[in-house]
Amino acid sequence: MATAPPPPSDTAHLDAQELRAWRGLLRTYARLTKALDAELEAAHGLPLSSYEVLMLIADAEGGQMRMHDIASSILLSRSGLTRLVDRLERDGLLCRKSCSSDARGAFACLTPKGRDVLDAARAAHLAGVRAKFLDHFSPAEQEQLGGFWERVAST
Amino acid sequence: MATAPPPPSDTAHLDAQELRAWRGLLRTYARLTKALDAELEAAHGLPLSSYEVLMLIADAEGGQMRMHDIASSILLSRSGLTRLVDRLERDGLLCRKSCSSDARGAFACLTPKGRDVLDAARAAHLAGVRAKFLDHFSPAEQEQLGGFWERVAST
DNA sequence: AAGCTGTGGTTGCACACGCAACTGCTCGCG
DNA sequence: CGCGAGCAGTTGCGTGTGCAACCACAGCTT
Repeated sequence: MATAPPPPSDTAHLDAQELRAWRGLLRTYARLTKALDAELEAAHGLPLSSYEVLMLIADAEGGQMRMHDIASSILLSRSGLTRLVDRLERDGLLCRKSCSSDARGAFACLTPKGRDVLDAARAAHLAGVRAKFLDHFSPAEQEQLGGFWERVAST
Repeated sequence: MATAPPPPSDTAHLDAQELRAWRGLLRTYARLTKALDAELEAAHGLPLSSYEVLMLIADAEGGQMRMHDIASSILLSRSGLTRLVDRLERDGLLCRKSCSSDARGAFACLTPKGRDVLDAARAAHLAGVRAKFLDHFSPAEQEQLGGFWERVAST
């Protein structure tokens, strides 16, 4: 049984400007990720989620990263990441390494092939991100957007 | 890390401000939709995608809408929408109606129960959207965000 | 040292989604 | 009139993901 929470009751609708700000986010995200994912997949056979993982690891210290840290960085469940890393390992793009200081842990680190694939994909993908998103904003606006996200994230 | 004047044509990396603007979007979207979906699901047993469909139909002329139009509005594949509507119909929240002017088409329209559930969910959900997102912005900033999305969508 | 609680990672299962193939219908064109 | 092209919607199949249960280990507490 749904118990109605005590709402500020006469706010049953978003006004036009709220709607634009909110639904715009939803649509923009959906459109951009679909387009970029398709682009990446077509050009390098690499889904966006795999790309994110490879790039995260490549930019990490020592070219390796703990599973848990990867998962929380890209907001993926641990099981989801396990499977994703399974696929990347099967494709020879990265490999698991056990952690000497904590036997529970596992590192994921890039193989040479993984680094090659990533390097090939990175330029094209970043160009896509710029063309489809960043180029629509001035440097000042980009800075402002960054501040917006930080504000939202802070709660 | 001082941002030297790197030519925006450095294709291999995003600079710090580009990164903040871009990854902020990804993370914000992921965090927000997960939180709002969980909230909605817990309070009214309604996933976010179902809510979107119900609301779209409720706000449409005559309380009904063609399948194709729904799908394109929420950027879902047609097959995905078929299954989603299957679930909603099974749960008694909406029903299919054949289209008299085009025998290929089908309308989805709310049942009384669907409208009740939606009305109950709407206030709580909108409050969540405001609390988690909109309230972080002044009216002027909301307006600006709306303009941003429009700019990105225009390509 | 033994036990207990919490954490890192993997597995079983269910589910939502996309793609491609299919059905049934509409519409235009010869 | 009939035929072919194309669209609306559904179905079969494969896949990516989350949740919950599980195992192995770390770090306390006693």
